[in-house]
Amino acid sequence: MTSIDLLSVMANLVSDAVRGRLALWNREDLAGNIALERPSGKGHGDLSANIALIAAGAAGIPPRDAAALLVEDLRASEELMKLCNSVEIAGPGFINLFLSDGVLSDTASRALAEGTEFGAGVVDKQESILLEYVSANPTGPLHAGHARYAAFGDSLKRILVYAGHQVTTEFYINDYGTQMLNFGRSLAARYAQLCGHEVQFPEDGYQGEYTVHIARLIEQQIGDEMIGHVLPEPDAAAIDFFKQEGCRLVLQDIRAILGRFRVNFDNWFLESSLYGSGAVDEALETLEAAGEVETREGAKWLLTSRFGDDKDRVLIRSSGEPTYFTSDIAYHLQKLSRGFDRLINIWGADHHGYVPRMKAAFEALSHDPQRFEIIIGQLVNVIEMGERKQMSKRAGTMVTLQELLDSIGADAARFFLVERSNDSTLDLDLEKAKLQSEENPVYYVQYAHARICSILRRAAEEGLAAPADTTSVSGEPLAGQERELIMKLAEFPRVVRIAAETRGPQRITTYARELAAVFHVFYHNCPVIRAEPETTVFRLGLCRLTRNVIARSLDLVGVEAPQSM
RNA sequence: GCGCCCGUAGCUCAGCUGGAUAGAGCGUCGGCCUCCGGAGCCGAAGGCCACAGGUUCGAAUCCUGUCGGGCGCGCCA
Repeated sequence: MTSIDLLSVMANLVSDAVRGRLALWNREDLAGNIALERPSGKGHGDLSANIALIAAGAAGIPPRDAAALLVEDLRASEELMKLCNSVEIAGPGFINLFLSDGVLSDTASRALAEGTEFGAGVVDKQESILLEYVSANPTGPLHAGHARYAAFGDSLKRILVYAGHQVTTEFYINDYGTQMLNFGRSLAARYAQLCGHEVQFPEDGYQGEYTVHIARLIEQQIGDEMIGHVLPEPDAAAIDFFKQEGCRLVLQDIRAILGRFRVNFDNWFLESSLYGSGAVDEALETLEAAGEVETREGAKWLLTSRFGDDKDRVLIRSSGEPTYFTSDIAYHLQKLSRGFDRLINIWGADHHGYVPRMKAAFEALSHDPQRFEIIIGQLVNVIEMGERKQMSKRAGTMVTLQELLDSIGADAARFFLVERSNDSTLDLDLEKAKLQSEENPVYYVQYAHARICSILRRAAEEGLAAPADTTSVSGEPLAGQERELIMKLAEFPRVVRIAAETRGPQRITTYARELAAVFHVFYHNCPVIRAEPETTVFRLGLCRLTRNVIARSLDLVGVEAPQSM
């Protein structure tokens, strides 16, 4: 069942009414594509159509003349005119619709009847999607950069699911390769230090204080049992041991902290498992069979430049070791084999140069690169003492997700991070964030929700029941603030659809703020409990509906909707 | 040098599959609690939407170029 969507209903009626005229002008194609918008200024009605402006060229007449003809068609449509008080031409040729009170209260009534599912299932075509995000080296705690992608990815998942897609989320754990060996060496060095030995710290090692903490946990388990393997230089067994233990402890921590951030993954996928299962070798064979691999200078190259990449890329080093690229191809082949319609990856901007080669690999294997979508999230910088620093685990300069949660909490952190478009870089000053958290817009929205809950509680105490599935009409004309509120509520299905289509969770936060604002205005102008009995019932219905939509909006970005605060 | 992203109010940012007078929060100034939650509401000030061309009825939005900032350009991941 699809959700009641006033904007689509009206667009369809307009479309039917003008189709014949558009056909005369040889622009029947426009009929399927009528865009009704909320006009900006006052006095322009409730909905506005720009169809005359677009079609005027084809009609060979001035836009306002085209509008006049189209308005005749609209006025001839009984079905449409039942819902409109009037249809007018304004400005350069806009056609403005003034909706009747009846269609507005009816829309509210139907939306309310849908309960908490209003706006759900709005996509045209349902897809099964694998959404991979955060995906980090398990070499340290998650920082604010990961927090951004976590908040974005989890919100996107919620939105896509609500919009009607089937979504599986996955965290890819890069537990293989040189960075992990580096991590193992760093821990071995910390361990030796904890055991009272002076050792040289690896040159590119992980400097952060957290490595001491992890080494201490390991030391508490095993005492100085490993010290023989660590001095004077850690041997292979020691590096492997510390790598494994470190990975285990870090992942434990990552899972816990993501849980606190309300981010839960369906799957955790170990890169190392691709080696164990032979998937990496298979991927290489598949690429070779496709005839896209060449051996040069002792290494095997994938000829990605044939598919738009800047240059060819190494699959197998001259040492015989596969590169990260090869295992990543294996991973994505594995994803495809699980039968998803679409793969979506969220990557940090520092990996964007990697996009063309992965797309090229898809094409080399004759897979449609359209099915493989990569969303780039711009970076997060830490501001300390007015100085910008980049998040770096190796240098140890970072604000961790844990610090973020401890200082401002999950609600403010998620709202703060998701509000910004993923295309913009984000500066994070923790001290400022603490201050800002008190004025965080999330509270503005939550406050509206709590306020409505309070009204509904009060109404119940006074024996006034909010209607559960209908909004009865008082017979009085709707107040301006009621119309504004209903129109804003009616936008919700479209907002969900656009947020899903454009992969833009910030559409939801923006909408939630707008809705809260419209509600606050309604509240200050339209008494609910102290109104005439019939009006009270109607407004209680609007309150319930608004509460449902605010709660759902907040849920779509993983923020709680408190009953009181 | 080449590629990707960004440049909108004093600050932080929405809006960018083209629409009418460009929005919000914070900050500044001035109002509103005998009345359903003042974490709220109302009002004021504040903008050549980086710049220059182009596309068209119409451009913050699309195209080209310039300037400024971020990121990337490994047989690292």
